[in-house]
Amino acid sequence: MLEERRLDVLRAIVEGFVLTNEPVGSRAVAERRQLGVSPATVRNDMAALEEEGYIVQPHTSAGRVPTDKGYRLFVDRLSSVKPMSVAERRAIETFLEGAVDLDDVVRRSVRLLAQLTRQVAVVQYPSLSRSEVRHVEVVAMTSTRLLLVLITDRGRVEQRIVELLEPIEDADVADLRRILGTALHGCRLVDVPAAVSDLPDSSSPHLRGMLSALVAVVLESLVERPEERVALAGTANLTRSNLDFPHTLRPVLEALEEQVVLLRLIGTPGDSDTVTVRIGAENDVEGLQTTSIVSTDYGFGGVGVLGPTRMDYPANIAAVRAVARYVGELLGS
Amino acid sequence: MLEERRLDVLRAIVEGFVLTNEPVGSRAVAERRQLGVSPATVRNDMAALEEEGYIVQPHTSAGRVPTDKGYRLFVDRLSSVKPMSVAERRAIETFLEGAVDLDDVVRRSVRLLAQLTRQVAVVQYPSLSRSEVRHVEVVAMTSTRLLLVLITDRGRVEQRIVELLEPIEDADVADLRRILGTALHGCRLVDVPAAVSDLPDSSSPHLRGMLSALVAVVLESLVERPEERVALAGTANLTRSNLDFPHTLRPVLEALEEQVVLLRLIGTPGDSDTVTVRIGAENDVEGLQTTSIVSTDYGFGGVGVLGPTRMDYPANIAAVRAVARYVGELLGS
DNA sequence: ACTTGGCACTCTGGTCGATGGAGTGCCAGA
DNA sequence: TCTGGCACTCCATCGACCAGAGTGCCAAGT
Repeated sequence: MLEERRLDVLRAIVEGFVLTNEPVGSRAVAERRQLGVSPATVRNDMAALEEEGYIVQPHTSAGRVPTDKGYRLFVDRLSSVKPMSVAERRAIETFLEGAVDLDDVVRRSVRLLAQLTRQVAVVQYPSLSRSEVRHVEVVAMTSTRLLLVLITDRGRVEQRIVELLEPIEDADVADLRRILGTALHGCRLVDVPAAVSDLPDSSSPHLRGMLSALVAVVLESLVERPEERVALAGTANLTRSNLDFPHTLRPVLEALEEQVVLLRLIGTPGDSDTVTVRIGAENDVEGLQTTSIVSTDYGFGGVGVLGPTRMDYPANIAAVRAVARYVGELLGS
Repeated sequence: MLEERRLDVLRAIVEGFVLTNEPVGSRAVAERRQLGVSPATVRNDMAALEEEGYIVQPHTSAGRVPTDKGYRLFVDRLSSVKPMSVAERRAIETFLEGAVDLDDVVRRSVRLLAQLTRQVAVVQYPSLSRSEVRHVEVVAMTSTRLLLVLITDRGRVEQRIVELLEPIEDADVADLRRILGTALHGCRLVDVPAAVSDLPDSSSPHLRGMLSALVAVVLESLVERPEERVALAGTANLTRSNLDFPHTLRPVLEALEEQVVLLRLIGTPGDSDTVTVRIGAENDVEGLQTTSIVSTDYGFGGVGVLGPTRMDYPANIAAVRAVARYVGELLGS
């Protein structure tokens, strides 16, 4: 009963602050929600909420602002995901429909998500660990430099340059291509290391050196360096309200340039259908402690949006989930 | 004689303003350069320079600030390119040395350039029009969806998804691969359209439909849509001095997200060794009229930096040129 | 014909103080 | 347990004011 109303007050504060970007006072709360109580009553609740650390006042005699802890409670217990409008769903569909290839799907998704949420959007390029090798290509660029290309059944293409110690003949290139091709064709990427590790030993002596160089690169490119990349869009949204990032914009932009950081942010969830929300300081990344991240997994990588902690969580959660679902379908088929 | 000194005054104003980000007054000019004249004399010159539109004063009784026209004159006639230090050259070399593939070269270059200039850096992914087809691959992803991959001798890989109207057999996929392969192998990209245009007609009837779909995609991907992409780095540098972009940061970030816009900015020069400088309003792109762009061509695409018109042109020109040269060498070999 | 010192003028940016308003905390009463 | 009332605090705004920087112009010097 009384507990219930307190939460209502918190909800009103969060919603109000997200809307107006100004500390919200007791009167506003009392009027906004039809609680049927007076501002004075609300004030008592507010004092309690502040005591427990859910809200703070920027200065004495200002309204209240949610803390990270307050947002957390709001997200966990007080909000219901805003269903997307039919128009929005259609927009997503038609926007993603036109993609010409796999990378294009990703690029369109980020832009879409950024537009939808008016935040910064991040989408991971599909991770390739679950897919199979469809084709291996070895191309001589110069006599001592080979290009190794792996094509997977998901349409992903990986490429690496291999430097050789001594010049190579065209015929040998063809041999290498054949050997690697038969060894890897149809092989799942996770199984590749086992498939190639003893290739050099079982081949003709004069290819051995080059083959082991290639094998080393294959191993490195698939295992040690997963080469996970992300696409980014909507950074301009960070400047929407100068009040959110008075002088903290700098570190945020810096963090966004670190692919590795972004991967850690949206990469972890693992489970589709579960949307992860990281609020403010929950986020241990340097420079992103005034931001929140809403992310999930679309089956082959992460998707998410990043914005000020003062964001519309229900809407963003819905958008991220919807986009993830469509992208997952599109890539899974 | 007197003309000469006036230019000296302009030079001092530009250099001073770039350095301090504050309007520079007559005293500062007189002291900075050893002109051996008094502030009063400088004031006369300044009045003339203002009359001619090279400088303005933000408010009556403030110092002077260069106009776009002033910067233009400075760049054209008053500055000499700052040679890069040995340490910097070494840094460039070692930084680019470690690249593992072609895309990596590009990604490293942008970051390097952004760091070197402390501006926003843009590097175009190598354009493929001059290279030859090394290999064509056709992979069936589902029974009605094919992935077409073109590998060029420069190590560039292009991929496209092709939707078919009816299901296709594995054997037919192999046929398609063979047909396209023989037709395109060794073909220069510019000549590809001619090589493929009449393939469908000269092949067995039941492949015709699919083949023409593939051909259409090949043509589209190579001709109509050059798929020129760019890499971007250093956006955080835009926030370095909040004074440069008080409330204009927004449109700049927005413009930077438009690949097409960026391409137009750094793509045009065409000539290596010629560094193009676009200053402020010379730049017709919406939102970038308070920025300057220094760009050149590295042989297979554009390189450039973007920053406030108040930038260190000599240093940036040197950096862009140096990076372009190294990247050009690296990719040309 | 230039250059220079002097001088009056203008504009900005910062500081100070007063004021109004919003919002709170607390208390006493319903 | 809720409510109205009241005193209090703090912020934001405004006007006034002042110091400083820089200019434009003029008259004198070279």
